[in-house]
Amino acid sequence: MVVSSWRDPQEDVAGGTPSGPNPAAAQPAREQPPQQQGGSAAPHTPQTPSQPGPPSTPGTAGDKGTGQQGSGQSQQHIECVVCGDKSSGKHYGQFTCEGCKSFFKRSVRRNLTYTCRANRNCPIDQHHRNQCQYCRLKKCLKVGMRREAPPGPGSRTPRDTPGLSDSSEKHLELHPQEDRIAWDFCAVMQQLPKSEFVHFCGQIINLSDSLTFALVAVYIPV
Amino acid sequence: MVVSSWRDPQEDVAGGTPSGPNPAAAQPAREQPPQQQGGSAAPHTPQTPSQPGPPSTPGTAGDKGTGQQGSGQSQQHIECVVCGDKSSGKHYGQFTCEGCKSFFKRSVRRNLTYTCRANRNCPIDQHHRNQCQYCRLKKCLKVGMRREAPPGPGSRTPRDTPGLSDSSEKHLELHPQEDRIAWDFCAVMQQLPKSEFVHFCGQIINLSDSLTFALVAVYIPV
DNA sequence: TTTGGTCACGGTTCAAA
DNA sequence: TTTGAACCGTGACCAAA
Ligand SMILES: [Zn+2]
Ligand SMILES: [Zn+2]
Ligand SMILES: [Zn+2]
Ligand SMILES: [Zn+2]
Repeated sequence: MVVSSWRDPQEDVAGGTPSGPNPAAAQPAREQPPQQQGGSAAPHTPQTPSQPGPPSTPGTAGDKGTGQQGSGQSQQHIECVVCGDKSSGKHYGQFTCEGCKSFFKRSVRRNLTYTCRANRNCPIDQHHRNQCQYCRLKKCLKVGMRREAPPGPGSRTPRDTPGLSDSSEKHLELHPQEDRIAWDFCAVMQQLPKSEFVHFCGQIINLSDSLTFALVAVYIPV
Repeated sequence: MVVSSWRDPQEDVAGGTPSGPNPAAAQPAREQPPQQQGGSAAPHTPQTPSQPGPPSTPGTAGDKGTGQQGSGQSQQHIECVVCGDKSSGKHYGQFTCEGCKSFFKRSVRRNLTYTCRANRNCPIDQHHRNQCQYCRLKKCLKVGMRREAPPGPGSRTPRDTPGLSDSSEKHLELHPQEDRIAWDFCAVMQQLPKSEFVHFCGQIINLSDSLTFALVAVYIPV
């Protein structure tokens, strides 16, 4: 049932087995929008290092609503309800940054469909928002972004994709605590730059290598 | 969850083929402050709001409007500061050609190290740039190509992670063997089904959670 | 105010060497 | 294997609504 495998978005660091040229996921597709990886090159983001205002709704689902006006403080810093970046105003119904605004616009206008390579709960923040388009768009909708254009005969509520993700979600239901932690950890791992990722794995292995290799031996599909 | 709305009759919606991870794409890096550190002119001002007329430039004109063709023919031919080939814009902080852009990207991302078989002063020009990777990369660095977004005046580089990349790179140099193993391990992880993957991470965490959380705490960008 | 449009640039792919 | 032309997505700006 679960067949999809997770692939690291970046290139390989070390040359591995040079046998198979293509892992069968060629994906010639034409329109399918690709995913991306955050990597280093962070966008400038000048941003004052000291945050004068309170973080205001650190949680993700919080609805800023209106009235986010800075009281007494001359600087108002409204943050994107999707990724937490600095908002440039209300876009499609919510306070969002320019990036999420454009992303939502493109997604809706071109009617794009994304897929999550993970478990559809990728963290969306300023630095990881480009890691998973599916989860980004999902969050956009979750926080209430909507297009206002006159809907054609096709506008409806989005459906749910069947398939492999369901079993993963079941797994999550059965082991919520462990897997929550595990998954959060994995989500972080996935979004690290390659060098960090490698380094991190090395650290883990150093402390639990016996288990690791034992498990690897068990888990490797023959 | 498939997100859909109206569909453009012209563009076909990517209905099928949700299988396969999608490739990835982008990460811009805007240079916001008009101050350019390198000394090279920073013509990030589009200035000319495009020309209604078709590109008078004969030929195919590779990428996007690489050269801003003026109304007449005042073709601005910026050349690669590394090899002198035609530059396709600023890449990693300097005007470079596509080749040097890709070469630098690969070298940095995969952490490659080259050796010069001559005296480390090989000439790098359009026709000899592939003769010596060492000297090519050396020149890339010399002219100021950087992995990260161009820094503004006195602005420290905004990093996803606080100062660990460098140490990770060092780690890779110092412990190639261990990290090779680590990477192989991660490669195996990647190919596991999702549920296994999640479960696997949980197992690892259970045995080295203190390290894990310590590291996660360090790695998670605040 | 928000909207849509633009386009430099970092991302990727993959045929060719 | 490496190279680099071609392509795509992103988001900072900008102008119109
Ligand atoms: Zn945002
Ligand atoms: Zn996701
Ligand atoms: Zn060049
Ligand atoms: Zn040389």
